[in-house]
Amino acid sequence: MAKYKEVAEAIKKRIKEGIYAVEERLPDQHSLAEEFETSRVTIKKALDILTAQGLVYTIQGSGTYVKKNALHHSQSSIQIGNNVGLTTTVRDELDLESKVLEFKVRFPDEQEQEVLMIHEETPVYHYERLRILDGKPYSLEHTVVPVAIIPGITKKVLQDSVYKYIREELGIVFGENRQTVRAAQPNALDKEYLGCKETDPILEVEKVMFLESGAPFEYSVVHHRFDMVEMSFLNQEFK
Amino acid sequence: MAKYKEVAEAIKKRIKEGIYAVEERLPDQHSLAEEFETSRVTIKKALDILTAQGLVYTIQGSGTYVKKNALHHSQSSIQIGNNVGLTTTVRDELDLESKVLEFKVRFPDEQEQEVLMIHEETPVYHYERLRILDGKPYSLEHTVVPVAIIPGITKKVLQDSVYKYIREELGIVFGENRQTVRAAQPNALDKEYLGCKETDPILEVEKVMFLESGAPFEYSVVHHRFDMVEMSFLNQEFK
DNA sequence: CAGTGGTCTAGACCACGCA
DNA sequence: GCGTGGTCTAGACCACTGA
Repeated sequence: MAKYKEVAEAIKKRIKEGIYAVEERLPDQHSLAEEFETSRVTIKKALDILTAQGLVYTIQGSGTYVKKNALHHSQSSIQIGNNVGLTTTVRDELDLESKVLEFKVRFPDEQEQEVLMIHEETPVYHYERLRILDGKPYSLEHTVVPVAIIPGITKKVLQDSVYKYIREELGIVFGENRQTVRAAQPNALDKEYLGCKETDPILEVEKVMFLESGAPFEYSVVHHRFDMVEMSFLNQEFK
Repeated sequence: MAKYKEVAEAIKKRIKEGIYAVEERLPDQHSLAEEFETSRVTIKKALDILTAQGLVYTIQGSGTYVKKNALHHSQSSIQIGNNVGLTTTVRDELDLESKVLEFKVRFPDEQEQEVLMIHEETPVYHYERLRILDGKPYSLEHTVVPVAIIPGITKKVLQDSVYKYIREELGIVFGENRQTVRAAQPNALDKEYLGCKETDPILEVEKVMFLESGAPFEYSVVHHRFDMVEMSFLNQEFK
């Protein structure tokens, strides 16, 4: 792993453990460079990552500070800025339960072939999960994954965490992901499983996940109850 | 302006003008560094910006290429990655009309005081606009702006573009912005102006814009018809 | 004015793609 | 193996903050 990512992870860990307290100033970049036995440019790059993730902020001429919201993100808010590829987020895992509604293997349709960049006869896993947060129906996930890229998915994996399985069991590193968000009217499944009334909108999130190599490995469409989820993101000035 | 931003602007301009054609390879970083009389690190940083904006992509060992969607973003899709602070986006301005429904000056309520970081007795502009795209109602905007930071707003400015006024007339440079997206049920205004039925959801976007200095200068809540807008964004691996 | 972050350079080494 | 991009260094200069 690149040094600047390692440094970013290390500093993130310290924030999580309270070694660098909220609203406090971090050591200056020169000191950090000495400590991590690297150059200031590399430290800067690591801090840029943490800034993009909303953990710290800098004031030129003054220092780098831990953001006061670094430790407690809103429970029902999905933070877009958090990079799923960098092992852990600061936020603790929520009490999220999964009920597998469907799990099968089939061939992809045309749209799936296109977004996953695969051929007509490439087998894919297809699963639908109802996600339950603190005992309340939270979202309905529809997911398609090529078998060849992520082999060995089982019902047990689906009940736990697919991403954890990919990262920890298969040792695969995530790359970027592309998401599209829209509002939509509830369909029959949403009414049945999420308890939506005719006038209860859903927040639909369509997502394509890529490996570090650039190959797409997951296509999903998730329906959220409108009153349980919002998505927020920071649009940054490039520095 | 920092050199890497200037280089990013220059290359963006070339893409826009077709000097670097779609799906074609850009000159290598070494050549670009020579041409712009700068170092390769600076070129790399400029290209990182364009990558984040979705204009180019790189393949290690091969080169940097212009994305095929660089010139035509989907009409009804709001691209989150595009940085509003860098003068122009490649996409041309759409035929977007504005009808001012309300325009007044008042004192801010508690929530506005907090997000805009101002006091109880700081005057703010408050305006509501109906945005019309190609003759069809598109969105309802509710906006609050401190008078002291962005003076001289008029109905004429509101009918044109407020951002254009801020950038070109006041010479103010934008910084980052924070957005939150959720699905919601239509309210009375949505039904009246956007023509929403009881079962037509809206996509609500709450936004706080910041100046380059870090001071917030605009708080807005925008309601979009669910069938006219979707938001997409690329979540990048930090490189 | 000292301390801190923002930017930039010139050169180096490595990993990857492609012929 | 050569050309490409990805990363890193050591040092420099500037802009800004705050005493």
